[in-house]
Amino acid sequence: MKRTREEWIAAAKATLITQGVDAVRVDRLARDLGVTRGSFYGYFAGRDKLLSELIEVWRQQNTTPLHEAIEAAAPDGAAQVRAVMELWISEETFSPPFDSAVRDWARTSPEVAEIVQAIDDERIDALIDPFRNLGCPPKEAMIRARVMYYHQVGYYAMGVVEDEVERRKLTSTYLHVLTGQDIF
Amino acid sequence: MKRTREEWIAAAKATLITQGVDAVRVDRLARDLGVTRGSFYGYFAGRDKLLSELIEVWRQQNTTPLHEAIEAAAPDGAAQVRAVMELWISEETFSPPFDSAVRDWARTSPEVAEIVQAIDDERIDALIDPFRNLGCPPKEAMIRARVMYYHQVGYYAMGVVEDEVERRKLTSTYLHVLTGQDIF
DNA sequence: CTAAAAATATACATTAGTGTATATTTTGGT
DNA sequence: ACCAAAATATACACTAATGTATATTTTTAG
Repeated sequence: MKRTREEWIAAAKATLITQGVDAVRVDRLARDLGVTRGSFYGYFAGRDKLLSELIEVWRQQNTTPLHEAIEAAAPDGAAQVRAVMELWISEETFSPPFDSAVRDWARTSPEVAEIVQAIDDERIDALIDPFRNLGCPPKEAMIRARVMYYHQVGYYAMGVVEDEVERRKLTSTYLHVLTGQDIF
Repeated sequence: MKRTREEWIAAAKATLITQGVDAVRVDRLARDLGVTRGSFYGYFAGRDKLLSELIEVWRQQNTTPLHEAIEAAAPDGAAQVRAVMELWISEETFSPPFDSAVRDWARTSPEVAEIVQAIDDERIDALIDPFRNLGCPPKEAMIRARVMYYHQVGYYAMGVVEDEVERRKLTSTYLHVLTGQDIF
């Protein structure tokens, strides 16, 4: 009784984030955990099962925080937008690197792509509310939600190297551009 | 004298786009081209050489169009922004799927990452000019350039399925949001 | 139409990974 | 301290790749 399922999944998650799905291999994980492959098959039926658990973990960890942040600050649109930016910049409850690793994976796996797309749709939908609360007409609110979300996805897809301090310096200008308002 | 270097590279490019770098394998490409692997080594020293040529092809094909579009429409900021959107939506000279496939690849290859980052920096830099021409103060112009670029990257990273007609319907609202002006 | 050269095929040795079946350790409860 | 069960290790068979060396087939130039 040395390793746990959770340790295997954690190792898989770490590898997924730093090296992509194709590097998530049973033998390498075993080496990382200091055991032999044999042990793995006591926990999982095979590599595929591990991967489907991993996607499930992502779904659970990266789905709720955004919705919670938006709901908590309602109905103050400005506060909602600020809360979302804070969530993305701080990287505490929500993990953007995990998000973009899963997104990469989706490019070559239809099943994963379907899951990710559903989550993306939900998130964009949730992002419309803050802009409505700021007084944007429906179409504009939708576009602003998209611009804000795609922008964030792009930022991580690009692997920009910028520290939190640097990012915070720019927030007020970002908020101005993203909301089209001068209230910050 | 049946295949050419170009055919191997084209096959590699196609596979890269649809299935990612890890699917770009000598034996599969050979199968796709209807020859055996043996032939490959007459053209390339090995898989690695093929991959470095592929990244070079990307650099050449996907770098110039953006700069040209921006320069051609100068110094009319509005026309420049419109030209860039047109370039991205039409997908004629510039290939966003190729771009995002290379970006995925960059996530797991430091050499590729370095190249992509340099190109990204150049592109964002070039995008500042249109916003300056529209009268934005320097900091705002920079942020708008980033928002516009990250937004586009995110759009493709997400693999959004939307036809050209659909996208065009939204352009005027996009332009309004991205530029912060009502001139369209 | 033939001979050199260019392209392609074949055969071989090697590596990294998969999964299964069977030992051999560890470990926790009595 | 001992024994069952849980965890881990080992050994095996298999697959998909890589690259090299050597045939064999096609082209093409004279």
